[in-house]
Amino acid sequence: MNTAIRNRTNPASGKSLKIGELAEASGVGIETIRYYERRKLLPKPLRTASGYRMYGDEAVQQLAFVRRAQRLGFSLDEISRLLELQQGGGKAEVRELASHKLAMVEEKLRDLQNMQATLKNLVDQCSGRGRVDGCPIIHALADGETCEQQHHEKE
Amino acid sequence: MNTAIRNRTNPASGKSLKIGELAEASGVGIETIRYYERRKLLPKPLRTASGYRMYGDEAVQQLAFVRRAQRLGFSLDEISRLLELQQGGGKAEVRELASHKLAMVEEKLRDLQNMQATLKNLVDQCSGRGRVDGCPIIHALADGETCEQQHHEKE
DNA sequence: CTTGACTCTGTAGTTGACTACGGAGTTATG
DNA sequence: CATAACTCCGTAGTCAACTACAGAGTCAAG
Repeated sequence: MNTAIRNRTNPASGKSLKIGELAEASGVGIETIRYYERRKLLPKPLRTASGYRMYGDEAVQQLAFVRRAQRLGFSLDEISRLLELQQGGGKAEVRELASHKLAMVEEKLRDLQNMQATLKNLVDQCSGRGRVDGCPIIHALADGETCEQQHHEKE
Repeated sequence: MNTAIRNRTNPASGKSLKIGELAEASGVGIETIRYYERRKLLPKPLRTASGYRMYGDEAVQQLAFVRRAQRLGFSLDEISRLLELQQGGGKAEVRELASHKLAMVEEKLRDLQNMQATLKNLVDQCSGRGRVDGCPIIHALADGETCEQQHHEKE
């Protein structure tokens, strides 16, 4: 009920949300929000007289930023970095981070394409009827013929 | 050495390996081998009089099985199951496991393709020169325009 | 005024697949 | 025979990103 809101960081914000409302609005859990605060993914919010966190619109925005970055494959540490860069970095660093991530994603992609091809092959070869004897899937795993894949080192 | 090798499970095995040798030969760590034993991914090996594990060729084979299955994306639990099925299951169960895994892999693949497309896009759009202001990557994360992706639920 | 729902803090547990450690016994080498 | 290298066991720690819990205070509705 609007207890003592002197909004230092966001003087002209429309509504202010309690943690549960922010959680609801953003589709993340309450515990997750507090966790993000500890991890510096969200700024420390203002508090009511009784200590309840009060969030403004910028928190909703930042939380959305975090979730979007996450969907692109960034780790929470990388997201902290992106948030730092957002307020005073260079395009170079941002681009570097993103293109490194792109490279990682593409590597995983190749791995998965490999797996997919092999699995598809094996599944196609297996009738799915009868005892396991002569099962091409088990056979491939046991003797490693139909099962060879390229692998690469990481990082 | 060669202390008391009555090889009950593998009477006609060629050489017998100590854990470090098996590790060396298979390219996995010693601790990992003991861990796999606990997880039932390897059978309990025979022991020398002094309690050292002694492995035969079948252990090398089974360890290779595990690693191959892992490379196809199977979890250790699923691999236990595959090993069970290997000695007395039906092709149906094996095929089911594999095709379910295939489906999972394909789902992840779609996710990654999505990420890749978006990231590639953003990286391409960013000059990488100058201050962060107007950086299309940061902008996309903050405002979520160039950043929309399909997502699907899991399992 | 009393529920019940919400929030606070701090700490601990979860998952999966390892990896490390301590302290003791064993074996190979110079 | 001393020493280094190996092995044993059991337990605990690691990583990431949460998720849960206990015990206490706060707030809105009836």
